[in-house]
Amino acid sequence: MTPRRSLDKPWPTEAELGILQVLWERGTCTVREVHEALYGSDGAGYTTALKLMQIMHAKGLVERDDSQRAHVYRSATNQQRTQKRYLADMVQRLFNGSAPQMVLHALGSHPGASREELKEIRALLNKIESQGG
Amino acid sequence: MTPRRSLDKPWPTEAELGILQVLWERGTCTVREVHEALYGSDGAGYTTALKLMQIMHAKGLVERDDSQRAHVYRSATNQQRTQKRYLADMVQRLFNGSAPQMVLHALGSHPGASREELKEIRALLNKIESQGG
DNA sequence: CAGTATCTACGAAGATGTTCGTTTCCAACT
DNA sequence: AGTTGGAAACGAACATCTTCGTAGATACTG
Repeated sequence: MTPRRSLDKPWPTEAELGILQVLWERGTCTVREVHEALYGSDGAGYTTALKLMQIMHAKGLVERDDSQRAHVYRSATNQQRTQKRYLADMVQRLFNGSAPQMVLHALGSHPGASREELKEIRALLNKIESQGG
Repeated sequence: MTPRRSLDKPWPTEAELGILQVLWERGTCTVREVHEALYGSDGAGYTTALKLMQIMHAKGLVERDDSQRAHVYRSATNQQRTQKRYLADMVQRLFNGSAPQMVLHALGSHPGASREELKEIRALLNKIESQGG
């Protein structure tokens, strides 16, 4: 039997999510880069960002290359997977399990979709309707 | 000058959100009802639910009628407003500010829309397209 | 080589959330 | 009046997350 560690990474916390954002956007980062992108000169101190990223590494949320003095971090999970996860959770807990209900809310209160996006949504609707009908 | 308290209620925490769910569903509840609906016989104890609801009352998340011995609670904010709030936050923090992008995700990974719902979504799309186009 | 800057590591304080044990209170019953 | 059962109130333990100060290691500079 291959001993198997839990496949699901733990949920990122508030602050960790911010760091993941930066990592997704840039691909890889040192602690300093994350710190400057996220906390600038006024926000939390450097060691705070460092500590968070160390914890995230311990949790398996990020991977790192420590062959250089300044370790280089990258997210261990892609943005899509994380998005999906949060979405599912939110639909479950706030929208009584109904994704379409949430979609209505989202489109209703945050329009601003580009033509392209609207087109994609329509296409998706067609697909769903032809299948599930 | 009318002294004005902060209009924005604080964000409900994890556990508090669960309680709000029950209150939204049932309208009004005593602590006991919430406790049984949420924690049943195995989950957290009665006083835990009580304490949470007392804290929520102090925060202004719920209102209560204490004219009876068993106080009767109800949510201070309707579900819609809260949904909207979480949605906006999530779009902002996880979907780079793009609601349509989130909609795509949601429809993609959680179909299961009823005909009615699909129709509503289409109608909304039409409206958005005719306006913003 | 001494001195400075930059990095990781570590520990601990502070802040917030969750859980529960105990006490106090009140109403109903005998 | 005394007892009992269910309810609120309170305080404190416990857990988790965030923040930072300090120390030690490693490179760079004159």
